[in-house]
Amino acid sequence: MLRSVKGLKDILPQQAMQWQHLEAVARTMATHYGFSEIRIPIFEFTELYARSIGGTTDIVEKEMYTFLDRDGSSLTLRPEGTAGVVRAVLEHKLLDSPTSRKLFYLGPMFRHERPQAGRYRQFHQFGVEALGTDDPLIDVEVITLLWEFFLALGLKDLTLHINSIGTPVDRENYILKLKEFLAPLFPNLCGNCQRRYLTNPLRVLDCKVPICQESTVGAPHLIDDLSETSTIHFQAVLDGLNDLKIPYIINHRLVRGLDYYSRTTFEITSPHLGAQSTIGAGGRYDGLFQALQGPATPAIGFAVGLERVTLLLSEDRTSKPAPLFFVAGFGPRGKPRAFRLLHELRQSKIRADTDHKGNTLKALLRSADKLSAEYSIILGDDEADSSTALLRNMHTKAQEIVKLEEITQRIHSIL
RNA sequence: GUGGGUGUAGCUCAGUUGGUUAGAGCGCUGGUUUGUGGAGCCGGAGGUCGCGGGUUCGAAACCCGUCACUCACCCCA
Repeated sequence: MLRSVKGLKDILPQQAMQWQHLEAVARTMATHYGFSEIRIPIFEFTELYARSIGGTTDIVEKEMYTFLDRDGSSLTLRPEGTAGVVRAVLEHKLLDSPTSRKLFYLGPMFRHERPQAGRYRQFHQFGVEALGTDDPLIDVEVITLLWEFFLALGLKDLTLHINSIGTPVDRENYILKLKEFLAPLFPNLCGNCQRRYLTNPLRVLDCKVPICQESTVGAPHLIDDLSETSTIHFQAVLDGLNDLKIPYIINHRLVRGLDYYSRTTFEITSPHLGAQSTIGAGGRYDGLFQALQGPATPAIGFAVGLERVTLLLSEDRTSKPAPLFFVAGFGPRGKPRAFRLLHELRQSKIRADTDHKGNTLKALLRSADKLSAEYSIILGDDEADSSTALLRNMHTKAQEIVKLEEITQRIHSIL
């Protein structure tokens, strides 16, 4: 049997209702906060991701779906959204437009990872990007949107982690200190961290191996080594969150994985997801525009892993469709008249359906029941002859005779 | 890329130390006498037991291989 590709998933009708709800909440929340939707391509030139995400990250080194186009150019299925948004903003000079500095997107991303709970090779992200200002209040706005988005979905027990990883210059100073601190502990670190010590010492801080966690307990904190402007910025962000009563914890081990992050970083976790506990994360990326040969432009954004969010969504939160009216037409004169009625109902925005297989009233009502119809409209030969129909409430079993010419009116008065 | 777990009906699973035509519940479908659904009752369809090889008189069960799924590591949302 033909199967779907490893790590890819079909969203079946029942699940799709949940996704519609999720996407609707994302769109309205982002819109309320002044963000406009942008839709960017699913693939770009490979170079874009190599330059923005960072050449030594796992994503670029071994997780991208990269392929050659017919003309030999290297293309890559987008592994994340920020790079493409920045590219589009530069290409269309959106920074000059006041309405295009706050953007959001929604869509599939692709990474060739080993699948596991809450992680797929095609997954979906909702993300926002606020461009062109480094006012700490925009940081607060972005973090607040992320927090309120999850609240609007009814998620519980969330934790907001926040940290500042400073500017590249700040980090250089700190990394020297950190290496000094780690040097005597080097033999105790796990193999991975011994390697990280050389390539990316910051990542030792968020290693999950217990020995490494213990070893780094007394490590110097990055936020103690920030430049004055970075410190002031970070404090202003915290003050802003306090003002809005958004609860957070400062997490000194929170280090973002992609090269373009700077200063404010944050992530929201849920305790109900096992290993993949991060459902949304983001940070400031003040250097990315320049890395992509644009003008120096401060910016901040986040991305939400929607598959992980669906794992936390309770059933009763999904939006329900309009009540269904089942048209039960039978008999040589009833059936064709009923089919015309079905068309008329749909034209007047009433959700209506029938079952062409059923030819007896019993079979039709059974179908109505299986489709969870709220009402059935019974139209046999007798009704057709008198231009009426029976409107049956499937829950109460109450029936009333309604003239066909008045039936849409009658239904609208019920709704 | 590295480790662990699991593969029996559409779904959830049972199958006793290897032993006749492989089972249940749910779902699907037909009937319950023909213009009133859900329940009950009676019937039906649906499985090369993931695949390949081996051991055996005999394998869904034991062994080897392989594939798939899954969880964890790594990394990330």
